[in-house]
Amino acid sequence: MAMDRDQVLRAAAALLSRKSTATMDEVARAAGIGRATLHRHFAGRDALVRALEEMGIREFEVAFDNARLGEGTAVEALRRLVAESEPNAQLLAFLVTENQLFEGDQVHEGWARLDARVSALFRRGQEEGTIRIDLSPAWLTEALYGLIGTCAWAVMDGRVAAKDFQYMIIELLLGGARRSVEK
Amino acid sequence: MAMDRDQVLRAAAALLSRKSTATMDEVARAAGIGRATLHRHFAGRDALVRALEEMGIREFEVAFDNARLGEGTAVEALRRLVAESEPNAQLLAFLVTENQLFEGDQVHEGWARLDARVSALFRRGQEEGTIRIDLSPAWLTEALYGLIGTCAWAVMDGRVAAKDFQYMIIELLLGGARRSVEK
DNA sequence: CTCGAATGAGACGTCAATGTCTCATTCAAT
DNA sequence: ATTGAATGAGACATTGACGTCTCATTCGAG
Repeated sequence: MAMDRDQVLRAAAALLSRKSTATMDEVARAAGIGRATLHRHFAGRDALVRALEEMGIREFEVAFDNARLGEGTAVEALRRLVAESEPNAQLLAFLVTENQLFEGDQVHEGWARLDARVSALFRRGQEEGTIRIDLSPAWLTEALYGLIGTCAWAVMDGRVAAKDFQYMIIELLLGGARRSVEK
Repeated sequence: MAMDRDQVLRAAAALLSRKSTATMDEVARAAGIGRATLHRHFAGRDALVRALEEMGIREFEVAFDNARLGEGTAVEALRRLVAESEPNAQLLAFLVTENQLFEGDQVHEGWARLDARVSALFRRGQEEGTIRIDLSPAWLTEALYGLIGTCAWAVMDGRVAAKDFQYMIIELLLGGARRSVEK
């Protein structure tokens, strides 16, 4: 039943994304390993969450790379970004709320890098003239994370169909809820 | 140093909205009362959270009433709704993530009532022709909650100015991030 | 002022989760 | 087949928060 560290991490991510208060014992069982072995991989719960955070950051850096944020218009890049983020949306939701618990101190620098990339994308759109300038890039970045997390939860709860994930986020984020005569 | 139950609840809401893992002892100190007295008001932590939930639901029902969701266009009503929700945005953020922990079972019926009202508002907008019909009312409802919570956090972290709260939410939710030639 | 109720401080005991440790077993490489 | 490392199961002590209780003090109504 040997699993390498990465497999354990992914199992933990899957469980904790659904039940963020899961016990170390539950995490171990979910990964199909003993609690002792879990502790051999990760010194403690903090270390596990930290490792999850680093995995999440890695995943999203890859997703951002795959989305080729620099190519095409910012709007096109944003669509690709949401599409690439979908597989890790639940993990993002978990990490965002988990980060919310930290006392401001010691937020992982990786988030700052990711924030900067998303923020730069929105700013590029503003310079292109395709993104509104009255909504700050910082807010748009937060809103994007928020919508991804909210939609991930809504899908888990069955309030939104999984197949609509990308559409619901992108359309709301870009176009808004208002129906305009001319789009 | 006597505080009535409602004052204690509000103090607890203020603290727990910022630090959702705060101890019963911290809650008591934040309310300026002893831990024993806190337990005299609320049997335990669960009871406290439950009471907070009920207070939040009451507050939002009042907010919804004040927003007069039935009057004017749905878009106008939505603006009023966000404005009326602002004072309780942090509490909403806390309760939403707290609800996320519950195992689907036993979600307070009050939420269903509130959801229904918001959902009906979006549906009315769709029938009026002012709200897009390709975004489901259920999703728009979730997205509204999500954006309010996200913005509340962003304000707490200083990433969004408090004075922009209503504008950022309403403009993003209604108009979206894309800059259109004709608005 | 008097008396009874409410409060604050703190001392418990309880409990769940954590982290450490041991030991028998399993597995893989040789 | 042998051997050494890794694992799983469980025992154990520790920790932090919880909930209960007591008691001296305070507050307020009369």
